[in-house]
Amino acid sequence: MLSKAETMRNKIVSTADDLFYRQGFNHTSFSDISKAVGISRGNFYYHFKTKDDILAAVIESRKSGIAGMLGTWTATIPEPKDRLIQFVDMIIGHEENIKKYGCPVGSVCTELIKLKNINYSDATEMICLFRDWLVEQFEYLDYSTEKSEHLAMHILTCTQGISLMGQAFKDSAYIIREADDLKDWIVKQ
Amino acid sequence: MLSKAETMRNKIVSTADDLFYRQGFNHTSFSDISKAVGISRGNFYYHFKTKDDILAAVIESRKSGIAGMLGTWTATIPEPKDRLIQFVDMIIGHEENIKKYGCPVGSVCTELIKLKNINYSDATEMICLFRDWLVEQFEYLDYSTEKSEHLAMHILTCTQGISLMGQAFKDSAYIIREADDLKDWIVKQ
DNA sequence: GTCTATACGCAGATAGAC
DNA sequence: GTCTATCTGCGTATAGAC
Repeated sequence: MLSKAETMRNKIVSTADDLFYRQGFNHTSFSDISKAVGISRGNFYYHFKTKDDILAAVIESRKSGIAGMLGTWTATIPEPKDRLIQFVDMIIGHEENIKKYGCPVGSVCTELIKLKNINYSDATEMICLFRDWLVEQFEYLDYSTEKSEHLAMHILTCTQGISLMGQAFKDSAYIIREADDLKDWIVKQ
Repeated sequence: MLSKAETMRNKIVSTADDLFYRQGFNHTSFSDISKAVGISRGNFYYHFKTKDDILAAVIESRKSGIAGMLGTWTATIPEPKDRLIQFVDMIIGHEENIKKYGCPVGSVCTELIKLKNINYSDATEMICLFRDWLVEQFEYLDYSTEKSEHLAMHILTCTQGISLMGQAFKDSAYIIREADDLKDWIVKQ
């Protein structure tokens, strides 16, 4: 059973997560978050002392979400190639959001890198979760560790490029076409 | 001969351009720019009334820079495929800056899209200059207009992905490897 | 725990002297 | 044209009442 404070904390984190994704971190103020949650700004500070604290909590929450999702895929999809396909299918499934807000992982990373006084390595760790999981799948396909890393990075290159260009051009057909091409590439490996 | 105001205006634009690239648009204040130029904040407003004005001037300056560069490539490189290779070589040449600040075109686009009250279509037009030029090269290679557009978008997908991941991981070997792979892909088309 | 009130700094923007 | 002084609003953060 969660305490009242823990429940409210979770509510704040999930609301902030959503706003950070849609508006960006820097452009989301404490007022925005507390308004969306339905509490006062003062109350907000009872749960999070600084903006860095809420950012760290959001990234931590996203990381455990990513880890959970990857774990599920590993557990439910037997073939490594099908898992890689599933990864790309995620883009197609989130296509509407990508058009509007970009990739939740990539966009926050690029933003945090340019902000001073922010430790963006936490954000990069989100990408690392994906990368390591992708590397694993290629290793199952008997590629060397080095080659697997290269192939994994290529998939991330394409998915991040698709998200960025998809957001810039707001073009669903483009997103789906590029994702399909990437799936073809995976099949051929 | 440029007037005193025009010279100063150009100086402000190029300084702002540099700061926007390195720090991002939102995170660069009038103080930052005027300090870097060596003028007072008040003087700054003589040249640019609002922050949108200076942004528009910077994007306009970048657009004419891009158009000039593409024109030079068209004029000096006879073979369309060599022109496409030249485009990718640009990444390798700017690899150090990409690691630090990302792609000057892609990063400003993603930032502006998330800012309200900003017309980001100007920023997207920078990408369009590149896209249209890439499409042209594929058309010279006898691809249909539709197919040329797809191939051009694929190149942009990869280059933007490389810039984003290169910045996130600060990995030169990765940038050069992916750029080389993309050049191989171009040769095979 | 949640609130109101408030301090503080910074960024955008303006006025007016020189 | 360039400056200093100043206004205004917003965002982060704190204090203290309930």
